Amino acid sequence: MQRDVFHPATGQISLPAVYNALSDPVRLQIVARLSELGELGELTCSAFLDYGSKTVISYHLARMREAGVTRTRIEGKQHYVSLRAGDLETRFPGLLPVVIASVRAEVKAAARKSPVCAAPKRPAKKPAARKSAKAVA
Amino acid sequence: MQRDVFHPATGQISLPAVYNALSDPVRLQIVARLSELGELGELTCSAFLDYGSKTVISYHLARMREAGVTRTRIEGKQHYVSLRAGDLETRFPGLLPVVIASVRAEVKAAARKSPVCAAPKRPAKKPAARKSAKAVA
DNA sequence: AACATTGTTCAATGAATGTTGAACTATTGT
DNA sequence: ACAATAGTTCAACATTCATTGAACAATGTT
Repeated sequence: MQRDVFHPATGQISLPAVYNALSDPVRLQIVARLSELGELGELTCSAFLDYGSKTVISYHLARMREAGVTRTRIEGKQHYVSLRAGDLETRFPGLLPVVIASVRAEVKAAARKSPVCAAPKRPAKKPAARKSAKAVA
Repeated sequence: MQRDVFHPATGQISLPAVYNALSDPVRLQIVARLSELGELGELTCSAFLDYGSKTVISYHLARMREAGVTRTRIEGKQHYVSLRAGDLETRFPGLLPVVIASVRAEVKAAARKSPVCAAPKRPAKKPAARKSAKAVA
């Protein structure tokens, strides 16, 4: 019954939202996979099940769709997902190609060592010796 | 006493972390401002007070620094902040220039209408008529 | 009709994010 | 020593995010 889903108009795509959509390893891998197909390549949601459970994939795909990074075309039971390469090029010229190049390099580098590209956690803070112990003045 | 702060090595800069650092309007404005100065331009934290309180600026600058987007050089009481343009170019060629071009366009467009570039909130979900009311079978 | 396929939606949970104001640290004047 | 300047750090709070598992919905197959 739900025959179509929300997509922001090209002009409504916001830069922070796009970067936010790209700030997750799972989503970057999805972009990488989609980019292998060329400009108009489409994949079905289940093509990404390597990266997480179907619930997780559904969540991330919705996130990218709502940010304007991907388009979802529904046909029968399948939901075909593609990159909005043209729209993004119109709105933020050069952005997507750079993303693709970077993510490919990163994925390739990650393949050489570890299974998934993870961010190095920040150093964490010290135990903290806080709160005016200067009483011994 | 705290004479220097953490910066990830160039090779340790992660792509999701960088995009994450760029996924906030305040931080994008900081990048925009820094980019106006050319490659090596430095600004002091207080130069960004238009974008938020000193606490907020401190928070966002730390975030970008830890992601590898900016460098902070401490000299006396001032903390000089600059873009890690060279390091980013090494790690993710073309990324920063595109970011700068995009954010400038966005900031310019925002200046034409509203004070701050805000993302259009997603359509929100419907009230929901959930949970098996199919009891009337 | 019954069933499998393909995917969404929901509630719950825990972690991360962004903001605020107060307290703190370090440096530089006077 | 006292005070001003420049920034950080902390606790608290409200949001948002990412993940899980169960329930749901729409389509297609037998």
